[in-house]
Amino acid sequence: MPNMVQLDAIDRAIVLELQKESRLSYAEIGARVGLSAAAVHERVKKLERKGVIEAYRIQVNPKAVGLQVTAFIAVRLQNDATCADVAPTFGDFPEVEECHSAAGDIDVLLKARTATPEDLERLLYRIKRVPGVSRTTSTVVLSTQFENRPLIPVEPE
Amino acid sequence: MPNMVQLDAIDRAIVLELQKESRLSYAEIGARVGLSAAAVHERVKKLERKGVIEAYRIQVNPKAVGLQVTAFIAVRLQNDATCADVAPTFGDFPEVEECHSAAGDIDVLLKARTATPEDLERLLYRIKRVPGVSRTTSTVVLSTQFENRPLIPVEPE
DNA sequence: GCTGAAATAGGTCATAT
DNA sequence: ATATGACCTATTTCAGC
Repeated sequence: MPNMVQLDAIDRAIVLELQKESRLSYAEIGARVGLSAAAVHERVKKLERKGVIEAYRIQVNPKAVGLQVTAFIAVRLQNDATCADVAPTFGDFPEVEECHSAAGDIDVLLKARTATPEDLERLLYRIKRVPGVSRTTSTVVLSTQFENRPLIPVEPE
Repeated sequence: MPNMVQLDAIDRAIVLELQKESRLSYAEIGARVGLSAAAVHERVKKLERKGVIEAYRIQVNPKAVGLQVTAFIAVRLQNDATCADVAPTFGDFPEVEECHSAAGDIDVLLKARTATPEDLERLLYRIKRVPGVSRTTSTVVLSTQFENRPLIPVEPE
């Protein structure tokens, strides 16, 4: 499969642990998976080189930093526009956290966060004016049950 | 505003830097924001205590761990069911990464990842059989332009 | 590819301003 | 609330298996 990297059971366990808590010491991870700290270190560096681990980040509580509103915005494009055309412009809006090209009667799916409903309204207005955008359909999030759950690596057959 | 924490310009800068790269040393962050390492350390601990920083995580490339398919699943519930009722069951599916309660003609919005389209089909079948679920509408992601962008903390007025 | 130990770097804490 | 310096723990590297 394209982009897929062969991971053994220990690699998968390391990836899972680091998704939950990336500041575990290599010694602690080693104790959990049955390796020395140096061996864990070597595997982690290899996972970084192979592109399995893309970045080390903090998870921020959106409400605590003033972003009270989350919305998913479905965008229909005009027939002569592609997602690749409009994505850079959507990327200029810092409120837009994700941008996907989609199949179905939607062409582009965005996830956005704003401080207030009024800010979301202004963002939608700006999105509608992006060249190539035909129309938008928004779904406002009322509450979030869970988000940012760890990905479970697939076992190779 | 509820849950909102007052952050000054330095706190916002620290949160932004750590979202991009959480393994920066406190000394390096201090150099960027104009503080000593110990002062940065104290602010970071305070941000953790206040719940602004929820976790330290790695960002994993889904394709590299075998998750080739991403989909957003819109769920309509029966009138006697709430998102809080069904969310725990959705949480039992490890493929479901996010679960939001939504306004509009959708009641619950899920983001899910599977290895193959066939696995997505099986997941949808299981979701449809969850008590309280009326119907589902799926949007399959063809390509992702960007994801996991940092949240820009809002300046208090 | 793993281990164990040595060297380096960073995190932490007490004290002072 | 921040700075300094001493201490301590983790990371990193490397020789040997």
